[in-house]
Amino acid sequence: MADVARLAGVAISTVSRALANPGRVNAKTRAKIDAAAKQLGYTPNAMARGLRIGKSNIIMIILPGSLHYGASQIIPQVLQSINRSLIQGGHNLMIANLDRDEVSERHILDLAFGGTVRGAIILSSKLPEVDGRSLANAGFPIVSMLLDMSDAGFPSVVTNDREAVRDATAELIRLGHRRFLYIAGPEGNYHDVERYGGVVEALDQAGLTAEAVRRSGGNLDYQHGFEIGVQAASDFARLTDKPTAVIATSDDMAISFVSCVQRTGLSIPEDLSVVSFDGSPVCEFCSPSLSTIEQPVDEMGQAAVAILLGATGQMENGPATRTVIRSKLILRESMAGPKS
Amino acid sequence: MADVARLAGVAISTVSRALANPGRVNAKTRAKIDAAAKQLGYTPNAMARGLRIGKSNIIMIILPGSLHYGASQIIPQVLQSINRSLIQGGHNLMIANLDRDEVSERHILDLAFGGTVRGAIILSSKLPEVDGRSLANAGFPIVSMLLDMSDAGFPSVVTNDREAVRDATAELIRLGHRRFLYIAGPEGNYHDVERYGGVVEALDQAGLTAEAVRRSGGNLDYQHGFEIGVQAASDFARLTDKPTAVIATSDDMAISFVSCVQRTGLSIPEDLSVVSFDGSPVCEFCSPSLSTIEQPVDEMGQAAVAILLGATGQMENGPATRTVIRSKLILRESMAGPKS
DNA sequence: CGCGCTATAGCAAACGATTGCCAAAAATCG
DNA sequence: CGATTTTTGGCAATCGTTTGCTATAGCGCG
Repeated sequence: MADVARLAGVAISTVSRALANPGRVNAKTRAKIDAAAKQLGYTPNAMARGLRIGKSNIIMIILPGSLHYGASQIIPQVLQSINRSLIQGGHNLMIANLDRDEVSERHILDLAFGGTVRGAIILSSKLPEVDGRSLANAGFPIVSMLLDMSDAGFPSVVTNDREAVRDATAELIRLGHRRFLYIAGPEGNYHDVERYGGVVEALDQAGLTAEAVRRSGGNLDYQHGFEIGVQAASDFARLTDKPTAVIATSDDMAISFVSCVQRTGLSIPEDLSVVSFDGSPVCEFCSPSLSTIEQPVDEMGQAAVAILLGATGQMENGPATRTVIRSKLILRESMAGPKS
Repeated sequence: MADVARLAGVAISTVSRALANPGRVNAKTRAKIDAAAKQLGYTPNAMARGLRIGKSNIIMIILPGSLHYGASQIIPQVLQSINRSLIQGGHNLMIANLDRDEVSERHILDLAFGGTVRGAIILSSKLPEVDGRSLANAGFPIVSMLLDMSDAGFPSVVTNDREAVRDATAELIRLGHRRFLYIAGPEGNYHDVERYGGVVEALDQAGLTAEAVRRSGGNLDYQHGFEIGVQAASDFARLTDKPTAVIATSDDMAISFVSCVQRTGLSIPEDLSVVSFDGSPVCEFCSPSLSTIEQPVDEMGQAAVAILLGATGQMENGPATRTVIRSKLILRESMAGPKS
């Protein structure tokens, strides 16, 4: 920076002001300084600035568990959308995995308390807490995405899981279905609770009871969607009084489920209608093409970033906001009326 | 840190030594210091340390173009594997997108020259270069993954694209196929060149000429795999003297291609065999299940990280290494002998 | 010409660690 | 117990910025 100042014939403090706070310096000198910086190939040191200012421009996204094999289809879209929004404001995205071990928790806490990151977007309901250090109550800006954690005090950006599934189920009922199979995510998980709730609500409204729906799954994480679908298919094979429609909580589940039941000779949608959640692009190219509930991932990412950057610091007062962005049911071949 | 020193009853310099260089301090005092740090919930400031040391512990991955909708299936696995490897050594992963605009190039250069990141893993053949600042010749540690850029001086971790496709094609020939359709990635792209080269080599070895293979695609990026497959299907419909086997350069292409041709009444593998590249988990659950060439993403990620961290600084001398990790052909239903 | 304003210079103190130095203290050993 | 080695203490410089302060320079304006 001293070199730039010398070359531009101005003082160091002026260079600093020109770069950090362009408003407070005359346009002409600013031009001189920019030219000098460019000529010297100067880039301000981010760590020195961060140290002085007391904040970084890095946001981390905390992903639950490992994204391993068969990761939930929407994660890449989530990353993409968040990253794009962040970059517009000159911020950067760092990835953090929250596994169920102390090492990863400690790692995340270090990132937060060590000042490396300025805030976090969380996709996990559990927050790291080790040795008395806790992310939750550190005044550290956090926004929850996909999961509604507004009750826990975190601004949340979610989609209308319950409603969307309710509508999809209602559509199945309208088509004439009366017996359902629900393929569940992990027991107690927010999405699972909401989505199953949606199913039951739709049944209610149609004068049916929860008896009309059987459950499969519940023991595995969303990351194992394909396995869950396979299990569900074998559960299905054992059912008497077979359901005529299936509601899966992720596209992966639906895809492997469909694949398995087709092998047993059933055809979709003639014997069985299927609808699932996520809106993965691949659903369009399955046979039959799969109806799915498309999550507005882009908008959610944008909203989460906007809230996080806007809210830096001013949390704590008043209840946390909850931003809901509606999902959209995409109707495809996998849904039709029951045979008889 | 001063507080920790006071509480532990030692000097600040001792605390620093205990935390940064545990070897040079007695086990007993170290325990005292750790206890004090824990009690106070102390986390060393990463930016201050980074500033003083002159390096950060952040590695960035530079992704080509946007990962947008229908992203190449393996990117999440790549991120996951790299992140896992990094974390073991106390490093962190930052995501950088290299779009074809100056803004994103400048952004990446700022990250590198501003000292925010310590090195980069690139998945893109083009490197940012703006205003005379260039990533390529900055002594900045870079490792290329998926693309072989060892000729350009970057250590590269790749799979044996050419060989793997050659073997897959040879297998198709062995099954009796003599006319092929090749669904291409973007013209001139490393993967496309290699993979197509593999096809031609296999033909050669079987005494066939390149006449035996038609090409489709070539105008779109891998991100648009589904579209490419759709196009390829319509190209296929127009072909006379139809190929009996299809080699696609990504799973996405194969999936949408299969979906489209099935709708025209063809059945796979009876009328047409299909094999593709990537090894996406979803291939197992397509109907028919798709043969695919599985990339060893995990091993490649680990290797890339190891090289990057090991090689910090010591580039430049000698030719860049090229690490090849073999892909594996997974045989599934989509490959069979031709009908007649 | 003097007044008020804005823009810049120059100085110095931070930000929170690391590290070299030397001396003092403690531990180890024969 | 004396000699030697290992550990600490205390000090101060340093990393590259930002920012508050005062003083000066320049400019427009009545």
